[in-house]
This record gives sequence, C-alpha cells and structure tokens, in this order.
Amino acid sequence: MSELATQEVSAGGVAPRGDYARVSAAIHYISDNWRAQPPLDDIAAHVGLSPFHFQRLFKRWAGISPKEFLQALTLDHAREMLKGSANLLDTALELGMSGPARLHDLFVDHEAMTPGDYKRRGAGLQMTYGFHSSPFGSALVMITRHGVAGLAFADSEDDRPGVLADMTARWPCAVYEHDPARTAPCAARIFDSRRWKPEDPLKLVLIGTDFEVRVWEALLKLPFGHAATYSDIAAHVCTPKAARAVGSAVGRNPISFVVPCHRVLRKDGGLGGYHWGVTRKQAIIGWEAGRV
DNA sequence: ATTTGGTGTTGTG
DNA sequence: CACAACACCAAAT
Repeated sequence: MSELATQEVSAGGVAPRGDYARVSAAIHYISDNWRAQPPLDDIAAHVGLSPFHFQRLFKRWAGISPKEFLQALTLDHAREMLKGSANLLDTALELGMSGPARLHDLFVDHEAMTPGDYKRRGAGLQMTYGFHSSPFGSALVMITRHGVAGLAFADSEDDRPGVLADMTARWPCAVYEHDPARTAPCAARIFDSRRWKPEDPLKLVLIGTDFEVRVWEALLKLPFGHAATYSDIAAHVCTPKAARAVGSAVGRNPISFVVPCHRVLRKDGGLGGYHWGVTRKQAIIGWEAGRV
C-alpha cells in the first residue's frame, strides 16, 4: 500500500546507473569470494552501502537475495564435485577394502572401537577437550590417548556449552577433562593443510555402532574435492535403499571435517543437511574449492 | 513444487 | 518386541 512512497524515496538518488554498477560489483565480488562465504555485511561494505540498503537493492535487481545468490554458486560447485565421482568412488572404495584402511587428503589412520566398547558408552575412556578457533568458527576438539575422537563446531561463545553437551552425550560414561593446551596442537594441525603428511598420519578413534563405523570409513575414502551421494554410500555399505539410514549415520559423525561428511550430497542435486548447520557445510565446501 | 509411500538403523518404552 | 525418528529417494500429483 505504501509502494508509491517507497518508490519516491529511492527516486531521490536518480542514478540507476550507480545502482547497476553497485549490483554488478556485488555479483563479481560474490563470484570471486564465494569460497569464503562472505557475510552480507562484507559484501555491502565492499560496494559502499549499508547492509539493509544493499540487500533491498540487490534483490530488486537480481530477483534473489545476495545470500541466495551465494548459495546458488556454492550449490553449482557442489554439483561439479559430484560429476566425475561415480566411478571414482567405486574404485576408491573397492581398493580401500583390501588395502590399508586409511587415507584421504588429510592423511588419517583410524581404529574403531569394538562393539563391546561402544556398548559401555565410553566407560573407561579419558577424554581431553578444548575449543580452538578455526576457519569455520570455534572448533571443539576431543582426544583420547589413542587419537582424535571428536570434532564439533560452535557459532559463538554462547553455544559452546550446548555443543559440548551434544558431544559428551555420545559417550556419557567417559571422563572429561578440559585442557586446551593439550588439544591445541591437534587443532592447529587439522586446519592447516600444509601439515597434512602421509608419513605422519593423524590418528583417529571411531566410536560408534558397527554400521556407523562402516559408513564413516567409507567417507574417509572420498577424495578431496569430490563428492558422493547418500545412496552411493548406501549402495556400498549396505543396499542403495538404505540412503536414509546412511543419512542418520553420517549425521552422527563425531569427527566432522576430518571425516568428510560435507562431501555427501543429495542425489537430486541438493546439498542435504549438516549437523552443525548447512551454512557451515557450504563454507567447508568453499574452503576445499579454494585448494584444489 | 508438494505429497506420498518406500526404505535400514538406532534409541526408547 | 514394537515404534517412531532420521543430514534420503523416486514416483505420482
């Protein structure tokens, strides 16, 4: 009803030419920087507008919001990751079955807990944990003396307690000790790709049910920069019908990022979900795209 | 575009 | 033992 009024206000700056330049600059900026998933504030600042103005201007010209545009670019790239991976996955998985059970870009050596250990709900386990800054927000790292057992993400200081609770609930009988000094080197290494060395693999401990561990092991074989669908994974560990079961298992992946659950996408081309927020999944995909 | 009916695994009562 | 919940999927509206 007040459309006329708003039109008049924006007509104050009689320069659609300038508007076009700004939108165009924004599109280029987003296309160049989508890997870093820049927040609205950054993009707005780059074209010299307040976030509020910019968001409205962009939507008027492009038909979609800056955020939607960013998501579309990410999705495009995710689908590219999927392209050649169909056969690649089969061979990687088959080969990895008989050969050494390890290895992707972040060289990893893992051992799974026995089902018996799993049933004890972590009893007898000593977990040392700490929060550390990462490219994807504050990262909670949990280690046992056998290796890394947990990696989770928090958006802010405020949801750290919730994230910690989420993780400790998975092994309720374990003993937890807060000691960031001990987990810091581990965190530093995980997020610095220059420190990924085959001769000194990162040790992981996979604590889960038999089925879950099989799924997570499959994820470890997905090559950097490639992706698979939930049903691809299902076909390998069980039957293609089990895509949904795989989804749940992937969702319970306790060592996110290291076990690359962000490389699993929906068959219909969608991104699928992410336990720590789809935005984070996008960010990690972008981070990888920047290092192929 | 949305809805529906089909899936396997897991946690709960 | 049954049942509901789930980071899914394909086919039918």
